[in-house]
Amino acid sequence: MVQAEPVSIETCDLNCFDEAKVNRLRQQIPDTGRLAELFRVLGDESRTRLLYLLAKEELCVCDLAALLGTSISNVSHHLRILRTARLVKFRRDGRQVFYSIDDDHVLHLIIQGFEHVRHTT
Amino acid sequence: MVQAEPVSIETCDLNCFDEAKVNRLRQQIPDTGRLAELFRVLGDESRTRLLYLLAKEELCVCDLAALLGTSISNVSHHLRILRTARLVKFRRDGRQVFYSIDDDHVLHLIIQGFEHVRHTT
DNA sequence: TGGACATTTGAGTAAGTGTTCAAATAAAAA
DNA sequence: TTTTTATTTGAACACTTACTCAAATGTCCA
Repeated sequence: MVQAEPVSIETCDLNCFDEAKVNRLRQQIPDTGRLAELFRVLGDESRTRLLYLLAKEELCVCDLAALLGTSISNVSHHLRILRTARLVKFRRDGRQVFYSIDDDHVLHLIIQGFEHVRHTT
Repeated sequence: MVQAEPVSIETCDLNCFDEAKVNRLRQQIPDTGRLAELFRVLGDESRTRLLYLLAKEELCVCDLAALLGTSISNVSHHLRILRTARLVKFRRDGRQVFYSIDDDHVLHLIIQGFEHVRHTT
């Protein structure tokens, strides 16, 4: 007569999972929502290139578009995503808008990411 | 009469980009394809949770499904993606398949990612 | 062997994402 | 002011992706 637990694990009732182990580990799962979102923002080649360039020096939207070989509009959309994620900051100078890396933490993430893909064939 | 350069930058011809700067920087852009792909794999909450758990200890598919509160099939699909990206390895023991982290590099990436989201409000 | 269990795989679908185009701001020049 | 330049924004589209269900493997036990 075991049924309708408050916690929703109905999906796996008939299977082999180790209940004690699962209960112990479940409490240790942190909130990975913001972590996954950070990686999701980084998980686009246009944006990794933008961040790589902005890590080198401050650049305006137009230069970035030329460097990526795509339209200004497209770059602007990507920059908005990076801005929302607090990965880049910007300043206005006349008609131009200059972007740069907001946080060195991200830079280390990217460098470490590069190291990883370099070490794995 | 400057037109039709071999390099394709037609998109920004009428705009303000600094040609010298752009030409200098363009050569420095590395291949970010595999880097972006790595981040794309990490950019899903189910997969970050799986990696977090597998970093703690080896676990079978069924335990992982119970821990994430989703179906075995769903977890198996995600594990395949992690396997393809060489982020997890597995071994068969009878009917069960046990997964674990393949590379400590990834673990450091995740830890550093956590630090970043913790430092940014 | 046949049946039960653990996992994988493939198809289908709904939701999300990157790019493009056109229109809208913002700021300087005429 | 009107015009030109630099960037942003919104809508539309094609494409990708995560999840679900059903069927297929692979393995153990009777």
